[in-house]
Amino acid sequence: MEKKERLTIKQIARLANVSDSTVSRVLNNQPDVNENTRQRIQEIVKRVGYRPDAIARSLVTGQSKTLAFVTEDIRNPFFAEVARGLEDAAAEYGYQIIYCSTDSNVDKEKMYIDMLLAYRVAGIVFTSFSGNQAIINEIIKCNIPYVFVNRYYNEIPGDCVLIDNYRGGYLATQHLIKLGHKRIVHLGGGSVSFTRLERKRGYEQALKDAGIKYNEKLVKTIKGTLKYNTGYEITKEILKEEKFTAIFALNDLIALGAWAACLEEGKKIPEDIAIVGFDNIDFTAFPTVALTTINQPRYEMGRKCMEILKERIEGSSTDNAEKFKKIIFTPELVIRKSCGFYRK
Amino acid sequence: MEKKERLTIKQIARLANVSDSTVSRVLNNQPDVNENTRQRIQEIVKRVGYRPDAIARSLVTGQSKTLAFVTEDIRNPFFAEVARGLEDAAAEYGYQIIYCSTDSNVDKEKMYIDMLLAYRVAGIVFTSFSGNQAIINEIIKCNIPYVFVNRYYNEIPGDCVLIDNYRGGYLATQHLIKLGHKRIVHLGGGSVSFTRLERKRGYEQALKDAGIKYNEKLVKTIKGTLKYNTGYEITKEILKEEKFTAIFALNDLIALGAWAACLEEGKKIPEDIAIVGFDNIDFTAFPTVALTTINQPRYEMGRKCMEILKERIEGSSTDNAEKFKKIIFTPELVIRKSCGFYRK
DNA sequence: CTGTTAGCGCCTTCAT
DNA sequence: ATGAAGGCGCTAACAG
Repeated sequence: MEKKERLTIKQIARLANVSDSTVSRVLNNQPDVNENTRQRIQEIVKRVGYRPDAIARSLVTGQSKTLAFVTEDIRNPFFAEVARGLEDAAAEYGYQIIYCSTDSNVDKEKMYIDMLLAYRVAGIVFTSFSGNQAIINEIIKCNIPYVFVNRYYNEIPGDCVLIDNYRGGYLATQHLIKLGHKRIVHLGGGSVSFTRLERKRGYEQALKDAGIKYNEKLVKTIKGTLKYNTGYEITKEILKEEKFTAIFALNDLIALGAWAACLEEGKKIPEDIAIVGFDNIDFTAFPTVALTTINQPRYEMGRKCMEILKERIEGSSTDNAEKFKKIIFTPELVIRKSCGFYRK
Repeated sequence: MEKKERLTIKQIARLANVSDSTVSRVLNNQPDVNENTRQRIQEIVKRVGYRPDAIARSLVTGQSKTLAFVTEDIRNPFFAEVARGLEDAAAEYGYQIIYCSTDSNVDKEKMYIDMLLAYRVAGIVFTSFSGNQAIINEIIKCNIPYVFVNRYYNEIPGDCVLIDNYRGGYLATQHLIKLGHKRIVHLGGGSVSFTRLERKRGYEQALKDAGIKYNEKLVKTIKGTLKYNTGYEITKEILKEEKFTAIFALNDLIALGAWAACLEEGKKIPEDIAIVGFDNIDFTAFPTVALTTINQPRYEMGRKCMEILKERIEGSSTDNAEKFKKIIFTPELVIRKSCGFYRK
């Protein structure tokens, strides 16, 4: 049985009758190499199928071409779409992505971050984050750039890529109000997430502008993961507690869960209850669903993260670490059938 | 401005008044270390927050704790669910996952594999693969274990995790036949994928067993990505060409696209056309969709991949590389509303 | 333009 | 039970 040892730079050097530094130079496209030598080496590299060891390279350069994507759950189509944008841009620049699904569990988050730091990832994208300062401090200590997507924290520094969530919440609620709704449930809010607060603020302001009194009982804070079942269950609850004719949910998955709960209780959508979601995940466009929602340019947001990280990683090292970026995209109301027409 | 150098094993050694080898030993839980020394070192490690450099470790051990998940598109919920299963199991064993979305494009696939090999990943999961032998040869040459999920190749060796796709295709078609359908379109087939061939074979056999003649014109091979739009477009075509009362699509996304196309052409589902999908992605259960489909235990399949890889990576090195595993799960028919009831 | 030297941070014999 | 030395594969000064 033959031993298949991995080729090293030294063997290439020997084959080409040069030193390994010379090979290293052509491998890294450095100048000051004789054109003949360069070609000869490149040819050999190609012929024998030599592939530089990225691990060894990382060790000496102190840098890796690996990024991390920290998310609540990659099964949520919103995150998957952001991830794809990031991944595509990353691939163009020669970076690869490690995915970490935390289920919004601080311990899992810690575990993952620890692993990522051990592997000296070049940058981290947070699409979900516990808000735990200690974790961010660790990352900062390791001098690793990071960016929040669709997340923002007043107390925690960092680049971020967002949409105007306030405006999104406003548009969603305003749409329902225009259709004649007065008792509008909001599935969202809570205190941990700036994104949620902003959406809720938009909801409140739209009510106010329309002269509708804010009613605390119509606001249900989501606890736990932002998934379908969560929306389903919370809606089951509020259907027993309150009367209302419309729902604005903080994301599409929750909205869909709410929809299912309404149907199960004999409510018709949109005749009895109108629903607006948030994110505009692909499925909301399906004809028998047709959920009205707020669009976020998810793919583009993912790409933008890569741009930001790339600049931080490779950019001029003038310490501009203090000037954090805040990229804000514009939300758009996507009107579909789940709200029906003007009533009463 | 303070320089924040990363702590190294040597500094820990100095703090503990021992040599770095001793520190290394306790870090790796090796025996033959004085219990006092061990505790002292562990305490220091904890106190100063030292984190071993995984890159350096990988370089010397020649192994990494990084796996790769190669898929067509992570936005496809089927893949996302498999990925989550893999990721969860991986996290339990201290592995992390790099995701690679290839869009079933050989060049992208090559590019990614190249990157993965350069980084010496410990193992690869293919959820989508071009069938390119050369690529597999490279991987084998690097001695990296890999497993195919939901894919199987006669000519290409490797472990695989599958369902009985033939049976899945049979169940789907049989269901339609039982409901009285005779002209059943199949969106699938083609020659590249064993999985597709098997599903189609099930389709054919079910027809045969029911005494229905196989009609080539009712079979449309999917080209391109297995996504919603692809299903939509191909269905638009066949609606113009043929008469039929039912569709069996090779996956749910295609089925959903077909559904949308039918609606657009004024067909009602299930009254005019019955539809069966494949995979049982979460969204098919939504009440206003309720797509009849074939369930695959996606999450479990992902977990299984981890088990297989772990054994190959860490297992006893007795060369059992020839005995490839073939794990087969059982598909289940999930009856929902998209097929309606018995007709005529 | 090219070779030599010296590590990157860690693990692993081999002595002691 | 511990330390010293050497090396994983590569890059980066520094000479020449």
